[in-house]
Amino acid sequence: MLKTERQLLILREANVHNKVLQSELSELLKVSEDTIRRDLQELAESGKLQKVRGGAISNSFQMAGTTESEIYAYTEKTTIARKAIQLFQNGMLILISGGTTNLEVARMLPPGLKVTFLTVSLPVAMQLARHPDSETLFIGGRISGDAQISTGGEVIKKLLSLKPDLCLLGANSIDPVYGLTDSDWEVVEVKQVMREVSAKTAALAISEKLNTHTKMRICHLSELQYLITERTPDDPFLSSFRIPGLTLL
Amino acid sequence: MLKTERQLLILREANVHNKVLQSELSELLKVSEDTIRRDLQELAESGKLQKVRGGAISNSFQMAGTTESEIYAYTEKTTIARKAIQLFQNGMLILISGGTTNLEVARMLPPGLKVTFLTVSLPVAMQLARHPDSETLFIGGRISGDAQISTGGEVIKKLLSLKPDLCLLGANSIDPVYGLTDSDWEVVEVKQVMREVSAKTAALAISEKLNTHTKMRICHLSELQYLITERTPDDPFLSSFRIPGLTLL
DNA sequence: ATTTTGTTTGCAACTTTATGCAAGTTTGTA
DNA sequence: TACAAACTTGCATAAAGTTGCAAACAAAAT
Repeated sequence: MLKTERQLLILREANVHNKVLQSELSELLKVSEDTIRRDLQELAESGKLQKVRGGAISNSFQMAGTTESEIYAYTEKTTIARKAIQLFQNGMLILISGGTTNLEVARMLPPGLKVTFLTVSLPVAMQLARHPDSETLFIGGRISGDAQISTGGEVIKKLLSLKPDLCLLGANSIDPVYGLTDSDWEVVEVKQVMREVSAKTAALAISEKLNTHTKMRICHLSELQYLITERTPDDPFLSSFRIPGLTLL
Repeated sequence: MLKTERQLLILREANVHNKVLQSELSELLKVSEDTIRRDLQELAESGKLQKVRGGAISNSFQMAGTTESEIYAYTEKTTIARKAIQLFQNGMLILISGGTTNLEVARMLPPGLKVTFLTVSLPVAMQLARHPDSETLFIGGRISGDAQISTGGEVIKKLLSLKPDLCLLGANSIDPVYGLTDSDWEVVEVKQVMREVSAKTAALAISEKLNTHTKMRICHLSELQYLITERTPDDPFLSSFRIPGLTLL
């Protein structure tokens, strides 16, 4: 077995599996780990992959962590925001939760839209307040540090006295079986009521959050009216979310 | 599983869900919590995310800090903030209005201070919410676009049901004859009630706002308990504010 | 054919790194 | 204040990396 031949095999393996372990390669190619180590080192020096302790990682897999400087998955979130805004009509009372996707909705509001927004998220409220034509109402309460949203009984009480036309819920995790879930109880509590009081509810989620779940349920999928992702509604990836009463956008 | 691979997965998880719990990661990745803790620490050191007790939160979810580069008259305002904070004692209920001076107070809060803050200002609330030991309550209402504070009947009603120990009013203009004045009716309305319901009220003003006045009065000087400026209390410049019942700081 | 030269490979001794565990401390919360 | 969870520190162990070297091999020169 030639050296270059071996290195090509290694490179192919790395690109298929996103990573390679030198212990596996050693066994697969019947050479010592020292040799594999030297191969990986050379491949890394010529930039073909990235050497790490115990093996190597393909260049393409790396992308996830390094490049992103702005909001994670920025383009996906703007796509979602654009779709969500299509649901808005003048005169509506719209309830919005927190999260970066909803923040993006607030940022992208077209001038001239005359709706009344209700929110529990401080960052979203700050963004909404800059809009010239819409009105923003903040539902006060105890501010939960991490999420920067109001929580607690005051919020629940206030929500129960309202009847919004539409609710936009930023999804933490969403799954066909487990439904819409979140890991922070205070947030779950508020989101549950937000959905209950609203005439219609839309869940906003980048597709990476689909088919994931955490501990506490906000609601089942059947209790939602819209699911908005960055994918087109006919994408096969969304097939398990295609249930009666739930419109995919 | 490679260390680097694991860290990339953690980073992705953090960016998808805005936060990660080390207990969940430990289970998901089948390594001890110690290892996860070390991973999070390394990722935090290289600035990829932010470590917090029990897990980490993604960088993109921060964006709380307003552009803290240029605040007008920064040094004067920090001096005022420092003095204001001296009035705080554990267990107090403190009402805070908006403005950059109050924002500076929120930013400079010492850790370990256990008080409950009430505010109507979105930026101040966002800053206060980051404090680990104090609680922040936001009084909801219609958000007035320019000042980013809640206004209107809802706020007044809520304020009247409270009895704060101390109120910090950012002063727009203050004058021995005209008293504390402001030019925005919605703001005046709220500030009047804030003062009325509070046991004690402190006005915060950089000295260039002294001896100026605008159209609408919030209260007379005699209705204030403290006046805090960046000058020392014995400064001749403050002589016209030396009246019975008003403590200069 | 054989020597020379240079590269590749595996091995051995040693160093560094990653990980889990345990003991003690800090922190958040009821 | 008390208690559990999270954090810190130190340590032991195993895996991975480093260096130097010699055998194996290949190609070029004699």
